[in-house]
Amino acid sequence: MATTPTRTTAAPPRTSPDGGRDRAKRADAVRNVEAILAAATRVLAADPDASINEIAKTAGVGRVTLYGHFDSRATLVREVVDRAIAQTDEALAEVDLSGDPRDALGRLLEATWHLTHRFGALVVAGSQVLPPEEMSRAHEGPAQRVRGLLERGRAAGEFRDDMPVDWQVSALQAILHGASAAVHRGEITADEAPALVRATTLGALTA
Amino acid sequence: MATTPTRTTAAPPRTSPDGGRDRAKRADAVRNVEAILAAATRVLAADPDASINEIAKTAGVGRVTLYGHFDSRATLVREVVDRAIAQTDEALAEVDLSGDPRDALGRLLEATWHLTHRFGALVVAGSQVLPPEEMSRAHEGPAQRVRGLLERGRAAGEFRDDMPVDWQVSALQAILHGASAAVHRGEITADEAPALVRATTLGALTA
DNA sequence: GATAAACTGTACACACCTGTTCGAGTTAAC
DNA sequence: GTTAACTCGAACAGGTGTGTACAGTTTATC
Repeated sequence: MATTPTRTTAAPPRTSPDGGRDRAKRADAVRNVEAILAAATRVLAADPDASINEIAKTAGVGRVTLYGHFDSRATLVREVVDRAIAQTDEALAEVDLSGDPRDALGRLLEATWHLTHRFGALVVAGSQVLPPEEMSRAHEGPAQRVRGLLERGRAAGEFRDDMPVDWQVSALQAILHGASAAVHRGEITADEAPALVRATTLGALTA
Repeated sequence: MATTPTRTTAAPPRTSPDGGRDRAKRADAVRNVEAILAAATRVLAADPDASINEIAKTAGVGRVTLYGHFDSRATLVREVVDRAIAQTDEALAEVDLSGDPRDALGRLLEATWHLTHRFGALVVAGSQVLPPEEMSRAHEGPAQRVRGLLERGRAAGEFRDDMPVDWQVSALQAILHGASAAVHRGEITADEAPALVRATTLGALTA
């Protein structure tokens, strides 16, 4: 075997900014944690009342193993929600909000749609376990982005301004969730959803 | 004693087209059944996972008494949902759908809003207990009414017809539920909701 | 290949919800 | 005022979910 040259760069991640473990986590442990989080995200997005047992089984892991990585159900849910928030922020940060407000909103809706559809009922699971203000904080980031764009569009005379901005944000989110539900019901396909969401939302925001 | 003249007309309601009880229900029993149904409607509309205990307590009745009137949780939920459906059908049947489609839709939305806001998450409680087709049947009636009106408006060139009617119905319902949620969140008041719903929905349906 | 970390299934304690039974107390109806 | 219907609380059985403890086995790591 080639004596593994320069393995220093590939050193196992310390990954402990606070805990200060002197031993790196084992590879399979990391893999399992990842599988659990992924499974929890998928399962909870479909059924916010799913049990730990279902999540563990979906992740291909024993229930006890799951508890080895997460103190409680609440801890797991919090972790999943935090990840979803981070993923959401990251995806939305990449959206170009400049230029024509209507076009910008179309791009923002396209990105938001995918997130809404993927995370589905996860927000429900979160609000059942986490304190309310923690959940509102989760929605605040994306909402702020939308609100900013709407305000710019209203000032430019592109969007109607005869109703509260906050309501317009709520209506927009409602349409997104409605579309996700419609897809799950088989009423429309996931492919055509973005266009329908965009057309409907733009109509609702235009005088 | 005055030999109880002509009591035939004021006879206690037989109320048994099928069961065939030979004895009329006692007054307090009727009162309690009513209180339970009302409490269940209110509680389940707010929290579809509410326990029988909560419902009984809200109704001011012992848990055992509740089970004396309803075989199981499922029976109670079914009864509540059936009542809501009947109430909905009745209220919507009174709406005048003739004349200008936009005006007619405004009237229909006004009526639907109150029902949506009152019954809230009751549909969730129903779909957890009742077979899916029974739930879809519940939504089908009102949806049919909306769809008919939309189709008439599309034919008249008043509503945009570049998207499926079913999607428009879904979007309309989504906006209604979104408004209800916004009221519960304190974002808007119940008073201003109808106007916002009407303006937003009409905008969404207009090219 | 030795070691320690991690995984597994089983089993237990605890809590909550559902549905039922029982006996005793209330109350509407005749 | 008698009777039967109704209500009540307590208590039980069965089910499910959560979280913990234990002992044996696998497996990554050195």
